[in-house]
Amino acid sequence: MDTKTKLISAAETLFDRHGFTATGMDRLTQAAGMSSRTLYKHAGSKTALIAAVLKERHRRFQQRLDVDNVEALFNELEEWVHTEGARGCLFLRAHGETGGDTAEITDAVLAHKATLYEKIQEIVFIETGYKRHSELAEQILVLYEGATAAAVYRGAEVIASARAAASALIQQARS
Amino acid sequence: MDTKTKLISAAETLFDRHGFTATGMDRLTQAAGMSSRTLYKHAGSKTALIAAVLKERHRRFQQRLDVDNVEALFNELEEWVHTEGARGCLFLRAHGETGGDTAEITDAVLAHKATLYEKIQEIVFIETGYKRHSELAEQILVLYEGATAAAVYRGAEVIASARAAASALIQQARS
DNA sequence: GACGGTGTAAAGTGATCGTTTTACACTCTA
DNA sequence: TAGAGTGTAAAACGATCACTTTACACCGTC
Repeated sequence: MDTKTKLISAAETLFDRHGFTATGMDRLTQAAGMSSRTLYKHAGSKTALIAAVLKERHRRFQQRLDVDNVEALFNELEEWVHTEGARGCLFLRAHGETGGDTAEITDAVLAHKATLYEKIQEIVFIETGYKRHSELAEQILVLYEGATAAAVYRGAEVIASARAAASALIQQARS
Repeated sequence: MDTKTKLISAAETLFDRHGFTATGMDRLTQAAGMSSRTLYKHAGSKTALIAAVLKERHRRFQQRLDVDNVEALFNELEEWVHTEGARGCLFLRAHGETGGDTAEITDAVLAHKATLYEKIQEIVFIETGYKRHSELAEQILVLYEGATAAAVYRGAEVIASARAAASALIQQARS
């Protein structure tokens, strides 16, 4: 594993576990096993590091989005939470901590959410037999977002409930 | 408006706008219009101030929860977002920023979420003609949580979609 | 065998963090 | 009219913040 990969991986873990602002650079250098000089050569700044972490997470997230039905979509979310834990959407958390006034971070968040919504639109389009149904896509998005959030305090089981609700809404739209 | 009310009100606004960790005590004293000595006499510590803000927000939130059907539940959320803005659930944001290892804050978050879930269970119980339907309550909760989260980047309109989905699920459970 | 590239350790930058302290002034109540 | 209560302004606390600097070591390549 090369230096930059190791850095971003360690940073993602710490940011996710303890929050962005609360995670200091000394903690990062220690966890990544490198000097602060090396860290700054690769990351540039803390803001840039956060943005890089979000972009890497988005890339990894997208690999799970290769599905064509809502059941599979929520199955993937379930698996994600099982392997990575449920501490809420890291993108929205980054946006919340920075108050939305750091362009570099806000851009990464919006890009991620746009991709997610487009994917859901595509799935709904396929599942409903190619009828346009824009409200339905938004409802699936809300269920997805809500499952991610509620899993923090009610556990991963809420994802099964969300999946069932999504399926029911899709089924209803078919008739 | 007495000193403590003024302090908590100013703190809630700053925490919501800029995040908890990113908001310094000097910014708080300035916004609340008081010396740091007075602030600490009333708040005790920053952690205690955060907990106090959450408790006060919970109290204000609960006033909106005096409803007996899901339509009204989401109408109230819509009004809340309209007057207070959509920056995501402040309770979950507090939990995320502290990594969940500050008992005082985690307690306030869990208490708030427990109240919300119980209220939704009560509404579902009434709406479905007093049948027990625990998964349905969880689904409404997920829609509520998801609407709050998605409103951050898609605007308050997602709440209408969530409300429609909730109504559809309730309707389905009735038959 | 000089050299650019990439790494290290560790001290130091000024700023800001949460918190406490010192010294003083107003306003009720006894 | 003494005193407790509640407020002020402002300096100072040590710690930590993000970030830079200095000095040194290993590397494969020309």
